[in-house]
Amino acid sequence: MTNNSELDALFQSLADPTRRAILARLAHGSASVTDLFAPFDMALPSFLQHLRKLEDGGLIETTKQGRVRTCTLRVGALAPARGWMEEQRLLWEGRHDRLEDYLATLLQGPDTDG
Amino acid sequence: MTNNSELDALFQSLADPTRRAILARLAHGSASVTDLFAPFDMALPSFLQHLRKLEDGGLIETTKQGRVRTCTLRVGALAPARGWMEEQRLLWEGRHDRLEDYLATLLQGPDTDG
DNA sequence: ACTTTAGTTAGCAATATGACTAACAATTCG
DNA sequence: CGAATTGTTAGTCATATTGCTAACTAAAGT
Repeated sequence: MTNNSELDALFQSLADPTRRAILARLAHGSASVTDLFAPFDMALPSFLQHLRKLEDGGLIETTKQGRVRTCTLRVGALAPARGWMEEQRLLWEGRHDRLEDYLATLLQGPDTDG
Repeated sequence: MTNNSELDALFQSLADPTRRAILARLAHGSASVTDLFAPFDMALPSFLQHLRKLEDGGLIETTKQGRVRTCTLRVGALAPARGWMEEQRLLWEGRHDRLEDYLATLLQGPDTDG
């Protein structure tokens, strides 16, 4: 079976606007927790949970120096998710002709009114 | 912030192995609920919840004819997720200039490509 | 009509998620 | 030292997720 729990964690990490925003911001460069946190309207511990989730999912790395923890993107982390999506895209688009064929058969059914 | 709840739902839909497997299977062609359900080791109502989630998230379409409900992929549904990931990849790799170019090709849709 | 097939609905339970406050380090600055 | 800064941990709460069973509807088959 394709029981790829890495993809579970990856997509789960991306399924939250706070975490996507963190990633987008980190794309412009590493940043401390406080800097990252600044634009968000939530309590710091809540924010830290998101950071931890990103770290657990391998999307970011963090290192602490003194009191400051610096967060950095792991550049290759999205690759498996992108790979899955690309795989699907190729399959989906490969069957596009059949889809149109199927939709044509649907029109012949009795459910023509909504 | 970019509070894009469409991406929330999309990534959430993909964050489950059952749902990814359904999508992968549907990529090979439309199928009835019973056919789709066959390889899974769970109760049918549990499975139906996944199907409903995929439908609510716009990833599949279903139509019922007689007692049989047929499920079909919505081919363009993954595009926003793919777009976000590609956007991030370009940012992460520091190629901000190519972003606009890529986004332009997205707008043309996959079926305009030869 | 009765049965089988195909799917649906309702309701329950365990766990995960995402938020909060309060209290606690640990480091740095005056 | 004492105080501010930076982050962490613990504990709580509401809701969402994901699974189940049992009972049900609707269409076909015999």
